[in-house]
Amino acid sequence: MDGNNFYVSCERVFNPSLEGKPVVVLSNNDGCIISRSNEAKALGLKMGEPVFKRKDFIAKNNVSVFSSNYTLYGDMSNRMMMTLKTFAPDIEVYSIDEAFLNLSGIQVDFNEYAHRIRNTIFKNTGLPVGVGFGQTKTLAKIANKIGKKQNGVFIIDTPRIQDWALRNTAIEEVWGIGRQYAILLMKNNIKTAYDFTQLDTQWIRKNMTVVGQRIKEELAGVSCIPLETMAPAKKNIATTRAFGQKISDINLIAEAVANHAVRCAEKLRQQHSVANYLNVFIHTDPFSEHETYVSRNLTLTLPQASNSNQALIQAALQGLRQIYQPGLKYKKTGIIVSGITPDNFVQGNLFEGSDFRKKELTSLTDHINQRYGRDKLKLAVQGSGKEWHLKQEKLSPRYTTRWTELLKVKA
DNA sequence: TCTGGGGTCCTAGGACCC
DNA sequence: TCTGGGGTCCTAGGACCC
Repeated sequence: MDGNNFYVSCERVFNPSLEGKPVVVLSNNDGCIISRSNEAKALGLKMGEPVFKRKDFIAKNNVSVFSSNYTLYGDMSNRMMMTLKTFAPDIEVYSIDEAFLNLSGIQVDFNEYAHRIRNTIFKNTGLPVGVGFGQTKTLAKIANKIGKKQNGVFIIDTPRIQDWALRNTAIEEVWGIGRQYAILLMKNNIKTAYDFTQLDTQWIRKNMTVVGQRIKEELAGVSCIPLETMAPAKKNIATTRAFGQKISDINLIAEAVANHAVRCAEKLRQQHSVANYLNVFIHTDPFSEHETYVSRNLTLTLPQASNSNQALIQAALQGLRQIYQPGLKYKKTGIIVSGITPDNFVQGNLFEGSDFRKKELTSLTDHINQRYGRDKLKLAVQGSGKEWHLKQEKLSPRYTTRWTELLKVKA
């Protein structure tokens, strides 16, 4: 199952006047186009296109533009997945708008069931989705894609249909075939998914590693990519943002860095992990034509594996001070934590005390912030964020998660 | 004549996904 | 003026061990 033009569809649920019209949603900082309605696609607006390049075109064609509202999309996604979970015992939530359902052993009319899934999700959330059935994840993705061009549903349930589907799927449409592999395959006259299944396995292995070999098997109906019903703990966690405007002042950058460190710490606590390493990076505008691009980063080993706000901030700022060069106009900074292990088994440090007091403090502030809103309680170094925070000029309300932003209806 | 055999760990780089 | 933010996996090569 996957959502149609997911972010745009989320906006439309609360703003039905957008139906049938060109709509786009932008990336953070209102930079690039990352979700498009069918009408916007038909106008020729491209995925990932910088929006400033098409500003006049967008105005002339009355395209509605939205900043990305991840609070809203995340909540709508949860609602969608909750409905979906009533349709199969095993489900893998693969991304914000995609999930795999395991229906093996379930005796149903697949076509009827697929439509029932679509209709129920639409009724419960207002979101349009597509459903595809296949013997493997890769085949299900292909079925889903074909379904989008029809009535939202496609079932691959016989060898004849499978053969037809593979012959009618361009090689670059196949899950796991990206730009580089597509170029390589085109050079070798492989144009469709079907052509790929006819390739010599040794050639695939040599040129595309075992990953390519799995794709071949999956296309033939042999499952090689298992369903992951439990999301494994993340091995890296990052929080990175471009600034709304370029910044030189280290104190302002430090505010951003401190906030990113806190977000990373929160993400670690959410999955009950601690990190051993912290990487902090900073760079100038990579697109600037008159300034040379400067990018620096540093990885620090934490004195003790941690997920506390203070410990991560301390390391992050220490790193920042080492890589910061005065006089440059910076555009982006970020934190990446790694060396992640479960938080119930932290190796002690002979030279550091235990950080149980930090733990107490953190769990208290987490509780308060959960109840009264993010960053209600924070460290002074996190600052106000006015100078560096995101550009979000077209942000819609958080309709489903804030009382103050509820949809108002005039009767 | 002509220098063993079997391992692990780490990292960088390249590919991919949403 | 102006270009996002997350992630994963695989492989080769180098360093090391006994």
